[in-house]
Amino acid sequence: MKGGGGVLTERQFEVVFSVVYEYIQTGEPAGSRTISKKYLPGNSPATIRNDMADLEEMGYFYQPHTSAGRLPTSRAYRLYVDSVIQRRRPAPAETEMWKREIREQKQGVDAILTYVSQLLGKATNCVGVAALSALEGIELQRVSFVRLGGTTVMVLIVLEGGLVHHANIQLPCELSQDTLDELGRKISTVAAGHAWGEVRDALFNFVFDGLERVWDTCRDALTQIDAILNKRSSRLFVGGAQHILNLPDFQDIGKFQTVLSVLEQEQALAEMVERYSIDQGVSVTLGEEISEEMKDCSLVLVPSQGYGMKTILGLIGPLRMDYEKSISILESIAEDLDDSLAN
Amino acid sequence: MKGGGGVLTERQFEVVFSVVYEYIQTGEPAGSRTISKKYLPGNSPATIRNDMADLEEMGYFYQPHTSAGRLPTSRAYRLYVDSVIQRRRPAPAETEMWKREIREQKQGVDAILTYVSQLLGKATNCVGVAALSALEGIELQRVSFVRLGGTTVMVLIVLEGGLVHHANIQLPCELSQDTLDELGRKISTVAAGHAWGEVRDALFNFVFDGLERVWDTCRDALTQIDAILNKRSSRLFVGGAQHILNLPDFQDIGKFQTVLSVLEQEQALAEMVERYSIDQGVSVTLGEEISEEMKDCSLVLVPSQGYGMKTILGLIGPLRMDYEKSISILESIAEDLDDSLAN
DNA sequence: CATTAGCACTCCTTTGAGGCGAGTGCCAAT
DNA sequence: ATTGGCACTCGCCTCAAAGGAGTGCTAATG
Repeated sequence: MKGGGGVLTERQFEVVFSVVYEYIQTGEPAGSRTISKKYLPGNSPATIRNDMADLEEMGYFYQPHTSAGRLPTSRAYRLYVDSVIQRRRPAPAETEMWKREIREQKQGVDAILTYVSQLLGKATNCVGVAALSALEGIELQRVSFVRLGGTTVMVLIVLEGGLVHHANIQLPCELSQDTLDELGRKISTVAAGHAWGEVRDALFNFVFDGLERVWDTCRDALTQIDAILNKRSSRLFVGGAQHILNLPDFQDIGKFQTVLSVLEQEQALAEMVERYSIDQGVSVTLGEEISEEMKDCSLVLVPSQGYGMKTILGLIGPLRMDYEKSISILESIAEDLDDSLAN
Repeated sequence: MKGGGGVLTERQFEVVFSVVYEYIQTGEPAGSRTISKKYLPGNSPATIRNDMADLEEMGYFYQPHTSAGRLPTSRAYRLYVDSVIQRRRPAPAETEMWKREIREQKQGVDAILTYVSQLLGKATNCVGVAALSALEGIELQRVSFVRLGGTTVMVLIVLEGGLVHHANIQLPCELSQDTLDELGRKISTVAAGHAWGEVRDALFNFVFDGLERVWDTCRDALTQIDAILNKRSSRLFVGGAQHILNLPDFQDIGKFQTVLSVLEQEQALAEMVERYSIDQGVSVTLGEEISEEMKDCSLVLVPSQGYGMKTILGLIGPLRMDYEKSISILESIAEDLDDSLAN
């Protein structure tokens, strides 16, 4: 065999690629005859068979039973996906329609992201995910405090795009609502129109006129706001889960149930999305690379930072996903989202 | 045949009840022999058969094929459920544990209701639903406004229990952030500690010192807040959807897919919950009584108004639900929720 | 007249054998 | 190194037969 030591010959690569492609298209194990006829007509089935046997030994394929065709292993998927990612992809035909539909969502970032996650699901037959992360990079509009009783205070943070974030904090000493209002007003005056990251230091050094007496408490409040805004991936939108039931891969109830239970763990899901996304461009994470639970799924993510907001869009679908199509849809919708957020 | 004109004899009722019960327990069509032996040992299978034939004619049963047992129609379910609702139900054994677990959720009403909906799902193998409605009855803590630009203003309403509600409104004329702050402060002063319903009229007649110049605009803001708080069922929590896949009834992917698509329509679902719940006590709505889409499901709801908040807890499950168990679990958890909200 | 035992009949479900076909592995020829 | 040929494997489909649960009907019974 050629290409020992893990390096594949040109033809071997073509065989792997074709088998994965064929399997993605048909859902059936691919045989040597089919590959020869459809993808490598210059080579006879016997030649392909020999390569396939070698490639199986190298861990790219496996057979569900002796007399069946080959199925790709995750190693084969990895090779395929890496190759697909590098190619140029045509933009999907529906781009214009999506752009228009996304633009029509006017009721704030929440609504847009909910809509986008559902749209992703519908368009790809996968589960759509939209995560909003790194809140500290988004422009602030307003910070205010509501006294809930004792030293418990609710912090309300309004961010650019109508995004509202709230959390309860404990202050070291009790402040009146008037004092809290004053503090909120002063913070807002300094911070409005800037990202938290930009004004954090300034605020910590800021002398709040009239609040010197409670300086420590104010600092404490700022520290806690800092913690809230630094918490990553704080908003997650999931949509279109019903569509993956259209796929033959999830006819098996057990598999789908696993996915569903993952989807309900918002926190864990958010961390997963955060962990596997890369700074720029599409990332694909396959089955076992994610976790035992997700072994039948793959996770396609693309980050985008339009308009000061760092969002991550993603798909959760079967390993046997049409990566080419899914990735181009995902990229296209990510772009539409950026456009939409920018107005 | 006895009991013509739609009135059932005692025994006929028993037969209907037993068939439904047996079907709920086993998931199999019930035959005359089984019913005779297990539920009506004083009567021979032949007698039961005669009754069954009559009852089938009356629309209580149908047969999947000639030589199979009987299955209940929705008419039979209705009879069964109405009878079950009236009986006394034993409290489930896990009550204490649930109460403790619900109490441990400290992070506000949102978190409690999310948790409760998931708990409901897990405990009953149905989809758990928790709706928070009639916000106008909940005590207000704070109202404030954030200027988003032009005449667009965000209203932030903080309710008792750390519930935050926000919406964007359009005002007839532009106000500065300072003016908006002043308005928010004045409204809050009047309204804090009261339900909107109590102070609505007072607020409309209130003269906002220093804001006379923008009196009309203030009134408009109040009107819009009124609309926001009157919108029914404004928060909905759904949880535990994965559990209904444990049930044999949802092994059919198509059925589950329908349910899932209903669950993703938050608005429609909220209206459904609102419409079918009754003022007091458990209500059960069956399949076709709800909608064509939900023909294989039943909806069990129980309202509770502890602590000024009107909540509705519910289950969405198969028609072949163990109503006795589900209802007692639902009632028990509703009670635990009330307790938990009251502290 | 309601109830019951007996019995023929229906129809679904399971089981097993046989044939088909897709696909492989290996060998010998090119 | 590549290819054609060939025997072999194994899942899947079909078909017929057997099995069984349940019914409807009829005639007997208290």
